[in-house]
Amino acid sequence: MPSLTMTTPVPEPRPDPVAPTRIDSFFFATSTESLACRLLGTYLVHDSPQGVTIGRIVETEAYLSRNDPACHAARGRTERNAPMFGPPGHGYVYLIYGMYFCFNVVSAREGVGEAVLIRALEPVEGIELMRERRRTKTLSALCAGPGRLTQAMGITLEHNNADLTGGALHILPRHALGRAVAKIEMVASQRIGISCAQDLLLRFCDAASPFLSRRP
DNA sequence: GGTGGGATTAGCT
DNA sequence: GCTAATCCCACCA
Repeated sequence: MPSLTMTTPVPEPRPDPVAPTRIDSFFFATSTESLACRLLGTYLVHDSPQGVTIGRIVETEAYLSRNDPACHAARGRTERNAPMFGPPGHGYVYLIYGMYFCFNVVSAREGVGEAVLIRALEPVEGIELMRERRRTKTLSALCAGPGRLTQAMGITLEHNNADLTGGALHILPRHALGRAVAKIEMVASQRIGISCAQDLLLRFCDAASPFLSRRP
């Protein structure tokens, strides 16, 4: 399995102690591969009626509109993939294998049809709620995998097309939450679970994290 | 430890 | 009708 470790990975987070703790829509309006890297280390927050759950993003995959048949938008716009063609910074949620939801972040520009699949989170807050939703006590399996993390976070089709800069489901920058910003050991490798375009190195993960769905 | 099959549904051909 | 950006558990070594 080929993989590539980046020596100059992701832009360093701003050291400014009064930096905004929200992310604005410009953060998402970048190339899909770039966004897949930049999302590593940021926080996915869901303020649900049952409680707040927060996970640190440690694994992503980029899906491109051109030369990428594994991408849902590869054959044009449909009712299902319409959010991918919407403004960046919104969510794209779909049902897979009849039982699991996958959560994506729309990237690039409106009308392009690209997104970043979130594949794994490090559980940060609301871990008991995650355990109840997942019906497991195993911390390492709570959010390791796209279907698992949506279940743990309580993400459903209701969040399809949601604005991720605010609202119940949103993303916070690396320096948010007042936690120490951990160094990210970014590794690019092949995407998982697809039957075409398998040679592209479009999966990005923080190899230092023990919460990945699979080692790169 | 590793593997194979079943669950279950929307979208596409 | 078939496939899909998946997961879990039973089963076997």
